[in-house]
Amino acid sequence: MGGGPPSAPSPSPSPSPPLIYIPSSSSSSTSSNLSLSLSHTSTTAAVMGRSPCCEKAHTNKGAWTKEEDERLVSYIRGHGEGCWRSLPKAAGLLRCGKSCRLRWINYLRPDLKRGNFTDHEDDIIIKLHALLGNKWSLIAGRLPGRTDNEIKNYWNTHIKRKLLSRGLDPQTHRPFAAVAAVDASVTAIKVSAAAAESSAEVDGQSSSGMSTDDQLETPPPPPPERCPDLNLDLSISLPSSNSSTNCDNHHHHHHIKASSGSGGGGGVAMGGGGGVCLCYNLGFGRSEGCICQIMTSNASTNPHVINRYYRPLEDGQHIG
DNA sequence: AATTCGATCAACCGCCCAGAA
DNA sequence: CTTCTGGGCGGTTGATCGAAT
Repeated sequence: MGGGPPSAPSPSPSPSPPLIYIPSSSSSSTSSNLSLSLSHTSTTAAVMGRSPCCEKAHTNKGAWTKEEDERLVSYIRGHGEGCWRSLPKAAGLLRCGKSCRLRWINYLRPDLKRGNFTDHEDDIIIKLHALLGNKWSLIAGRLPGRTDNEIKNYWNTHIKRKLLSRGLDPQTHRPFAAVAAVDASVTAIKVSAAAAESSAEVDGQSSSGMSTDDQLETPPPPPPERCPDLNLDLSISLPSSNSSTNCDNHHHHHHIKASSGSGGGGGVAMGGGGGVCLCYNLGFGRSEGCICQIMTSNASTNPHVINRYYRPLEDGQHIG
């Protein structure tokens, strides 16, 4: 990138909140002579050096113009979300469908909350991240009006530093001292294991069964911070559940599928089929009754329900 | 006043998954 | 079962802005 002219047709260069304009609901944009700006075409992608995902030629890139926003909002108001690939053409937009989706979800959706994150939201994000890792869409599902992109940016710009200033590793949510101690012990173990292995080779013996790592009594890393006071119902509210969409909602059933390697760990329970029930980590006690296993048996008939608190194991992942 | 630098965030990309054919 | 297609996600980039020098 870099070479592109600063041609972002920002509707207002004011430093005020990024949401500079929201087309009024009455603007059904009937003007038929909208000339969409092509001035910023291929500024970013050309330099990013990657091939575009969809219809490459004659599509706008870069910042959205007010006219484009109005067209998109107007079209979605009339036809609903979804079918993004065909939407640009139908709406008269020279944009990739993905771009339209992103623009709508992250910026134009009427139910978006704008403004600074509250301390409570901070708290939720941190705790959910400890549990789920970089599953921004999942985290966003717990914060009405916030988008995954927004949370992701907020994490990278604010919360990371916040945790660092507290001496916590943003990925593991553990104190750096503890992380360093674990790393040091792991290193020491590997060194001694290698030494043991080489001596075993000299003796013509091979260790049986357990790996050397298993044989050595590795101090297990401390369990990730659990939040006994936090009862996070991870049912994922459909982002636009209040605004009905035509072919969109069915996708969210797979959001809880695999957490990144960071967070999770202690306090999980096995469900059927080699997955992990998240109920415990989410603060559900026994009295509340984990029904994941029951649901597992019904997964084929109701996949939306089963995936509320249940995620399958990743390859090579074990229940610790 | 001009320049530099860090922070912020909108937008893009490739990859992945689910469902359909 | 395989292939194709559409949609969504997480990671990354770069333009922009404000503060500092």
